[in-house]
Amino acid sequence: MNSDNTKVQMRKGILEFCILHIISRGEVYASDMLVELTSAKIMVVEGTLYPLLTRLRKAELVDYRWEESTSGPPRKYYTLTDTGRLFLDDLRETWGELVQSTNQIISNYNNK
Amino acid sequence: MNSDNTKVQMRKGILEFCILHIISRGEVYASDMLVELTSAKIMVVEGTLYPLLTRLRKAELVDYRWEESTSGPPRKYYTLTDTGRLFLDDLRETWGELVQSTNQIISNYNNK
DNA sequence: TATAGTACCTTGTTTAACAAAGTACCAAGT
DNA sequence: ACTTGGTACTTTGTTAAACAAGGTACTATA
Repeated sequence: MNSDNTKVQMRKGILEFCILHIISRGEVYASDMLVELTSAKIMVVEGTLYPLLTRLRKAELVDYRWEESTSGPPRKYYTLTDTGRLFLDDLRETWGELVQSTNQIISNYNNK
Repeated sequence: MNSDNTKVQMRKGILEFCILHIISRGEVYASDMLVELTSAKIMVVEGTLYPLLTRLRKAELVDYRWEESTSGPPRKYYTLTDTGRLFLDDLRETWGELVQSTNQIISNYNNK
């Protein structure tokens, strides 16, 4: 058991939250997301991101349109659906609660 | 895809962190942990907790001793090993970084 | 000798991350 | 024309973890 693996575990779900958030700010394609996640030090690889986007699409939380690129293959530009927007609001709340809950646990040093 | 499932996902890994933290404060047995996690609104069930404790034991991050109880079967009282303590320090850092990274993502509204 | 409460354990299912491969498009150099 | 490098999206197989739903076993009380 190494802490890298645990770090991976911690990120689960949060990744979904972050991606929905990035999409909520305007049309982006996968590489845009990778850049932003990487700059926030949330490591993510293609093999994780693409299947996640496909899941979000199937759940109708996001939608996309193809757009030609002058510098390579066409790109999928993602947007949030109305359902996705509601879902994101819910996740924001969940995230806040989770941070609070965790902080409550890790700040209890002497209450036992 | 419902947000309950995502909440479950978000908790992964963090749960391990919280449990190590609870154990770090002094000997506890599983039910103690359940009480504290529940009061912090981090839902966890036996089917999750026991296998997790077994994993932590196998990784030699925690140790336990049996203690008789006057009100039922004997209990396993857990303590942190030295390795566990180092690991927990590492996780504390990881958690701090993750919160920071996530906040960076969700506070970026207009930088695109 | 039931019954209730407590404590711990196990099995099977489901889900997601990831590594490592692949396909396909474009532009620039030879 | 053809190779090379960069970009973008996809897929397959493996692994790990959470959970539901069951189980075992101990104690005390009636």
